[in-house]
Amino acid sequence: MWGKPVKGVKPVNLEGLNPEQRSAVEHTEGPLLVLAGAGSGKTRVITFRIAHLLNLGVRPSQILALSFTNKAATEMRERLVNLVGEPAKKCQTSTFHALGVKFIKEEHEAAGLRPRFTIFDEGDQLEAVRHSMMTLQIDPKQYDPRGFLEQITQYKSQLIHPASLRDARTAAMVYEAYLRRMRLMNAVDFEDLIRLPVVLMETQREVKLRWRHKFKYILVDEYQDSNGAQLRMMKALAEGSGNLCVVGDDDQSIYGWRGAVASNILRFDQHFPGARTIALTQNYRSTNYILKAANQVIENNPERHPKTLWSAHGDGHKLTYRRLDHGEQEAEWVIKDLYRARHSTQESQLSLFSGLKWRDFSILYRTNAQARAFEESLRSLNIPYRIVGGTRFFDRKEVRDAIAYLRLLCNPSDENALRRVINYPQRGIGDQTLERLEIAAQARGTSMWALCSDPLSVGGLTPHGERALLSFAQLLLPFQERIEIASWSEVFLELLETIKFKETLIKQHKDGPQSLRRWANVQDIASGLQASQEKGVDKSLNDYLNRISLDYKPKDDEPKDEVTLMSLHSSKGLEFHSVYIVGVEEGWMPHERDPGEGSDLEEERRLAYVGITRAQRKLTLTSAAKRLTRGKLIPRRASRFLAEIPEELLEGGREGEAKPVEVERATERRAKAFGRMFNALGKG
DNA sequence: ATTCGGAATCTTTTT
DNA sequence: GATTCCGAAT
Repeated sequence: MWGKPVKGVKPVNLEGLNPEQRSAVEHTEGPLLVLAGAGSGKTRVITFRIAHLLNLGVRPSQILALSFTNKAATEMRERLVNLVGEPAKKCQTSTFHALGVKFIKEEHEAAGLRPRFTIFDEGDQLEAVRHSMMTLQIDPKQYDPRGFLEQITQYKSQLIHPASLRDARTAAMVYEAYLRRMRLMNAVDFEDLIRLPVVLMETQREVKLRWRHKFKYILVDEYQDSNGAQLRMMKALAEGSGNLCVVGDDDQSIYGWRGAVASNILRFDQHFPGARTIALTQNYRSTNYILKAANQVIENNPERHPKTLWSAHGDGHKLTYRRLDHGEQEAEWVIKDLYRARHSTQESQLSLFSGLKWRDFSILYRTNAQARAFEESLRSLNIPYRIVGGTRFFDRKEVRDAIAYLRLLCNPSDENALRRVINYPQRGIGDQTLERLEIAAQARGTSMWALCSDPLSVGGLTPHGERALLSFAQLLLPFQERIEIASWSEVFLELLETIKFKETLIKQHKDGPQSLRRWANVQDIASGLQASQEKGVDKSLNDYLNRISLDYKPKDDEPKDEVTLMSLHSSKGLEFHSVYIVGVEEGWMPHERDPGEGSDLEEERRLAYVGITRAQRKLTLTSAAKRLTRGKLIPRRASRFLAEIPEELLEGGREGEAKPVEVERATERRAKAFGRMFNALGKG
């Protein structure tokens, strides 16, 4: 039944796995659900399972491992290569969205798209919604475009078509107009990356036949984060073999707001009949005080698959809760505590905290804006740190502007890009000219870009406008021809030079250092382009643009010794020796969008659970009694989740008046140990 | 058409 | 507190 191991694959030893992990690895045929509690060796199971399959002779190209974030996909691939060697690189390890891009690229004809399509991010989507509302004469002040976009996103991620919307007539109209506009611009959004593959596989026979047998074994990580469309994508892809293995934890489902549906994991055996379920509850990450706190908190959620994490690591340190008077003091206290913990460990090898590096510490918060205060405190103590997430590199204005030029060169139908650059730097093309241009383009069924080279036919333009449009077209046309055949970065820099991009940047920001910083960002794009082309990562400029819309890291930096700051959401899947969860206050945990307006309490609790379970040895929670919000001093109450942690797990109790005791303890221990050593030496 | 200054709004979390 | 938006002046 099985062939020989794939050539070059190292044999794997399954002895080190616990019985549950092992049976998950050895279950190869038919649907399998692995309910993997936090820290239970989830990634280990996935990588060992793939390694096992390769050892059974399954060809790497027939294995598909899907995850939701690039970070997770990369880590999976690295660990796999570590485990079995080079052949593992031929396995498809990818995010859902990256697979979607690949699919749509290969099936662009069936999807009704031209090959060089553009991926729209949220900002572009919002533009498209605004424009759709405009054509429908819906006042954006009366109806918030963001509201429509939110709805459209939900519909798309559950594969609901506008035609089937009976109530919500206005939303359906905007949705329809939005779809038309996206098509016109040869653009897709994030949801389309999942939706289109599903629609194509479900409606077009040839497409289905092409993809159904491509992958014999499919594995999905963080399954609890999947939405309706993703479920149907998995169904369609696994239809041929039926070998779908999903790994997830319903207690860590924190993306409901993005359309993730808990029923995917709770009703897996209904979606995939005959499925086997294996639960992993032994935690290899944390000590038991931390796990008890996590268990107690999550216990308050009524709808869950009941399970209790346990660990063989002993009780460990109690949790510390500290309530500070003011938000600024919170930041200061946390950083000082962190500093002490790090340095007390340097001096003594006897402490529980021996040999800690900066990278062993992490500060987690609910909203990215909270990072700032901690950043300042870290800077003042010269502690190296790294902020994950937040404002993304490719969201910066100057970067978007520069990228928009590239987008327009690749996809002339990308009207968002056109509008962004046509008058930046200023060329005297204002709203009037633009409006005429649009009307003419609509009437003739052509793109605004195409008409720029023939402004006479637009009609109703001022001579000045006509000249401006023509010179804009003449400016870009030569670059459009050259960019695919020459060096991307060279052509790009030359283009920026021609349009005096840098000068414009400097003129806008009188303050020198900031405009230089911005220009450096733009130069980073150039080096990114060059690196991509040299290494052959992307076959075309459009591939590069599509890739960076999904994976926004400007460059992959080697791991440094830095404290990590990030949102609770981005912390999922990670672990740190010592974790600080800050701002543990009502309004943030649980988060309230508008005061008084409730939030999804259970999801918020799961988020707290995710945060708690990141800690391996030490967990510290902090809150402030008042803090400066939007320039006003606001009183704050401690989070209700804090009350769900039993008092005996908290060092010094719930009042939070505890001193940072571990420092004193370490000192005491050290003194005693030295005393013993001294005595022993004296006697000997 | 562009520029400048005051006002409004923002902040959830991410591919 | 900071960014973006909007309207009036040039």
